[in-house]
Amino acid sequence: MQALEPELALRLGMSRTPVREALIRLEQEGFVELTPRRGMRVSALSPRDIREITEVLACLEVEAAERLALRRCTADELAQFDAAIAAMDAALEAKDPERWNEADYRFHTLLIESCGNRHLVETAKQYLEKAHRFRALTSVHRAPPVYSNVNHAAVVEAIRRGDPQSAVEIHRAHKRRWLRELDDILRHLQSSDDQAGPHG
Amino acid sequence: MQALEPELALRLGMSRTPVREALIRLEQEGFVELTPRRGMRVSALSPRDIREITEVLACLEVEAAERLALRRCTADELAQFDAAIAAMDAALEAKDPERWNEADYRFHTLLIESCGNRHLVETAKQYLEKAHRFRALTSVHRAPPVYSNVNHAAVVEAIRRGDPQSAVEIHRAHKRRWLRELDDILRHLQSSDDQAGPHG
DNA sequence: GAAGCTACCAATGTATGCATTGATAAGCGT
DNA sequence: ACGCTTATCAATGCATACATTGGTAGCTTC
Repeated sequence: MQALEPELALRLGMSRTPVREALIRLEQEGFVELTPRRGMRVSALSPRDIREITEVLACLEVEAAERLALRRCTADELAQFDAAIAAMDAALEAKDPERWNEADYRFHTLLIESCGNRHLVETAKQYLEKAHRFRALTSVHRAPPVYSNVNHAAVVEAIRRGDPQSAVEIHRAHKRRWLRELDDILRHLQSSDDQAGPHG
Repeated sequence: MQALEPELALRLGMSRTPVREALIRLEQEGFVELTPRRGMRVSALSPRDIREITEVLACLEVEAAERLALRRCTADELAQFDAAIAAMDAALEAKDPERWNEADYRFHTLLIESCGNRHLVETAKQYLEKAHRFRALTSVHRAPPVYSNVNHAAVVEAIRRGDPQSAVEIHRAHKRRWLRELDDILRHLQSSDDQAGPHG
């Protein structure tokens, strides 16, 4: 999927200038790649990219969880976490991966956004956004994510009782397991559509 | 320090368009703030920003250190680390904070860049860049950073013998200590120039 | 004298035009 | 026929021009 500046401007019914500015922003955020005379394309996420993004996000989320547990969050926040987890449970029961993904996304957004470090929030949200782009891809190849649900619940439990140590440990272990699973999935995808190239 | 688009374009001897594009990039990277009709200013780093940036950077660097220790880096890389630390030691001996900062920056850049996760590299380098903007500020108020040197050396040692556990522990402990010290410095700065506002 | 309204103006956002550049392809030489 | 050279042309980067918007200052009124 390739596109050129003038072409895109035409399609959007605006001049090149605002298109160009938008593309600069998108490039900075890592969503498109601009190659001077070869046009632009939405960044293809190679298996390596997926791995790397997941890793960074994991690291930031663990930090967020720790900070959350340290600062004893409000009852309202905790209720929101509980709600997200309940939604995940329901979706799992109903075997509805669509809804599960949505609830999972909400959970992670909550975790990130309530950590209190605005810079961490901004960065982590960008990574979450990117991670979300291949969630759908992986969810198909994935066993029902029962572990995710119980782990998320356990993390919230640790946060609730203000136990950063446990929050970090649980979330980190969970992410490690997920990374291993991800590697399996990626290997699988890679061998099944070898010359198909990276996934955008 | 305020500036307007046309003014800046005039000063740089170019038209508004490229200036504008550059500003968009800088805004995305968080180096300037654009407020529609009030002009632009280089982002003021409040004490809170400094704290937050340091925290995120710490978290990313710990991850980098772990990955480095896991992957057994080359002799050449290790030599570069050693060189940077030697430079830090020399600068400390010579009581030359300028050179110490430079060597410290080199060390952290090395640590980040050789971690093997390109996304982590990009993100961490942006934070390091920002952190560097207030290094000079803090170094004046800071005791001679002997701990930094021995800690950095210890981290490299752990990396050399492929011991991720220790690398993480050491770096994390060091960062924790540094964050405490930073808080003291920030409190001090805040009380000493109260109405001066944030530091850009 | 102060508060609200209006008119003006400058900065922004967008559009268009021009120069440069490099990619493609046609022509030439071997 | 294959490779190299060169010419063309379109995309990019920059400059300029225009429309819109919001801020400010001056005026009016209470």
